[in-house]
Amino acid sequence: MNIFRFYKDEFSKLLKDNNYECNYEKLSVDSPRQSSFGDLAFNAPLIFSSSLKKNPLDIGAEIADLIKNKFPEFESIEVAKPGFVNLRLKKTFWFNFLSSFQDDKGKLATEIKKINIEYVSANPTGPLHVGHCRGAVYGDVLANLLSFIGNNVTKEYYINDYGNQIHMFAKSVYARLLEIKENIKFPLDQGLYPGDYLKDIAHNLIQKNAIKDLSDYELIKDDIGTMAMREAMVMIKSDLLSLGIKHDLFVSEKELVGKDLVAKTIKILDEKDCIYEGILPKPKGNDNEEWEERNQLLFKSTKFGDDVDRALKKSDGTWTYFANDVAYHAYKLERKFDKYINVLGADHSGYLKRLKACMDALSDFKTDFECKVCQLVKLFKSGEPYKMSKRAGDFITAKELVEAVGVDAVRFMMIYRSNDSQLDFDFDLVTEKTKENPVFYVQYASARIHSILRKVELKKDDFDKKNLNLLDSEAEIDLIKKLSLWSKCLELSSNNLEPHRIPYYLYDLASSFHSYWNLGKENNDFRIIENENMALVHARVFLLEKVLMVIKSGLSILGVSAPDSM
RNA sequence: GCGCCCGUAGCUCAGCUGGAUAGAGCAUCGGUUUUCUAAACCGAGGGUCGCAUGUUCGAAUCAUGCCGGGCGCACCA
Repeated sequence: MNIFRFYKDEFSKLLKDNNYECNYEKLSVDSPRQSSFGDLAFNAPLIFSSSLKKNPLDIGAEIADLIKNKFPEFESIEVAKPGFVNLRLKKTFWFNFLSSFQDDKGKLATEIKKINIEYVSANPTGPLHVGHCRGAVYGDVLANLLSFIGNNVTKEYYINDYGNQIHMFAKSVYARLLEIKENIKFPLDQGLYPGDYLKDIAHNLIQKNAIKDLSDYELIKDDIGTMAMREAMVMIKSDLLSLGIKHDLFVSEKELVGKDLVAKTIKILDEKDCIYEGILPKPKGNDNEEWEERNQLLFKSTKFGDDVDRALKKSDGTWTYFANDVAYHAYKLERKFDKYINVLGADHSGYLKRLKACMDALSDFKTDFECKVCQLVKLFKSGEPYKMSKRAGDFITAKELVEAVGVDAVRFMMIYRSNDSQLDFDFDLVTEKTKENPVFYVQYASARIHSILRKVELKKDDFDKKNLNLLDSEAEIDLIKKLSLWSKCLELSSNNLEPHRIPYYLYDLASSFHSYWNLGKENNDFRIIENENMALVHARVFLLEKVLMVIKSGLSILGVSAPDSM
C-alpha cells in the first residue's frame, strides 16, 4: 500500500466533504525533506490560499482540526510555514503497517494493461556488443517492473533481416567460406564485416554441410544470407540469455515485407491523406556532395510534429527501411495493446519523432506510444577512456562483459543511472568487487539476513503479531518506514518508466538495514537473535523477513540475484 | 543550421515531476572488530544547482535566450 497516495485520497475526500472549492489536482501528500517535520507533509494550505484568499497558516489550522477529528492514527499534527500540514503517525500505525506488509506484487496497476515493449532489436549481422547492453537491460527491467505490478507484458525484438546490410553480411560469410575451404585471403578493403564471429558462422555452415558448391556466389547468396542470419540470431539469443534476457516474440522484417504488409499499410496512410509525391529539401550544415533533388513517395510526418517529411520509397522503387518499420508498427497496432514502448539507443534518437508520427497517423492519435532513449555508455579502464574500433572488429561483446564482471554487476550498473544521462562504466571498478560497487552492498544485506534466518530456530506458532509493538526503537521504526516507501518507488518507477529508482531505493533500504545490524556491535540489546526476549526476537525476525522480501522482489525486477551467503 | 539528451560537492550521480535548511557513493580526514558476515557501521569537512531574464506566494525543477559537452541529421539499416 502506498500510504502517501492513500492519505492524499482520504484528505481530498475529507476536504471535499467540507466544501472546500479549490484546485484538488495540485494537492500532494509526501514525505517531508526532514524527518523532524513528521511522516507526512500535506500541501493543501499553500494550494488553497490563493483561491480562498486566506492566510495559508489559518487554512492549515482548519484542516489540521478536520484531520484530527477524523483520523486517530496521528500522534501529532502541526501547521508549518510556508503552508504545510505536517503529520506524524503513531507507532501503533507502523506496527499495523508492518503486520500486513506485502511487496505489492501484482497489486499496483490500477488497471491491468496489455503492454508491448520492443527493445534491443540489434542488427542481426553480429553479436551483441557493450553498446547494446544498456538498452537491453533497461528494456528488460522495465518489462519485469511492469509485469511485477500486474500488467500483461509482451517483450519483442524486431529483426532487421532485410536490405543492403544483409547482402554485405552474406558476402562476408561467403568470403570466410572461401578463406576456409579454398584458402583465398579475406579481403579487408571491400567494406565487408571483418569480425572473427563470421569465421564461426562459416564453420557452422560447413559443419552442417549446408553449402556444397561455392563456385557461383549469385546462385547461393540467398541461401547463405538466410542461413547465416539464422546462425547470427542463435548467437544473439545466446548473448541475450547470458544477460538474463528472453524475448517473447521475434518479428522478422523480411517476413513482413514478404507478406506485402508494407504496401497495405502505405495504402491505409494514403486513405488518411498522409502520403504524397514530393521533393525533400537538402539537409543544412551537412555537406553531402552526393545529395541531389529527387521526386519520392513521402509520408507527411510534419503533420504529426516531425521536422521534415520522410521518404518511403527509394528511387529504384523499393521501400525504405522506414516504410518497413511503419508496416511493423501497423502490425503491432493490429495486435491491439493498451500501451506500446520502444527502447532506442542514443544514436537513434533522431528516429523518434517519425515513429511517433507514424503511430499517431495510423491510430488517429489514439495510441499510448512512448519511445525511451538510452544515452551512451562510455567505457573506462582504470579511469582512462577505453576505445573500441568497430572497423577492426575488436569491439567488446556483451558476452565478454558478462564473463568479465558477472551478469549481476552488468545489470545493476546499467540500470543504476537515469536512461537520459550518459553512463560511465569502468571495468576495473566493477571487477574489483569492493564496496564501491553498489550491487554487492545490496546483495550483502540479503546474505546477512539469510544468515540470521539460518541461525535462529523459531516456531511460527509461538509468534503473535501483537509483539511487533516491541520494535519501538528508532532504528526499527526507521526500517518500517523505509518499507513503506517501496510501493511509492514502484509507482514512480513504473508511471514514469524510470527503473533506475529501484536500485537507489534498494541501496537506501540496505543502508538502513546495515545501520540497524551494526547497532548490535555497540549495544548487546540490539543483537537481533542473541537475545533472551524471544517475543522480541520473533518480532525482529518478522521485520527482517519483510526487508528481505522487498530486497528479493527489487533485485528480481532488476534481474539480479539475491544470494543466501557471500 | 536543425533535432534529442546532459550540465548539481574534487570525481560519478540522485533529487519524490513547483515546496521547507539541496542529498548519496567515491575520494580526503578521524573513530568502531573477544561477540548474529568489518564486502559493514559512526562522525567531519566540502555547493552561487553552467549563466541571464521571466512565470510564481515559492524555481535545481517550468519558459525563453545564451555558454559548454554528447548523440544524430541519407534513397543506409
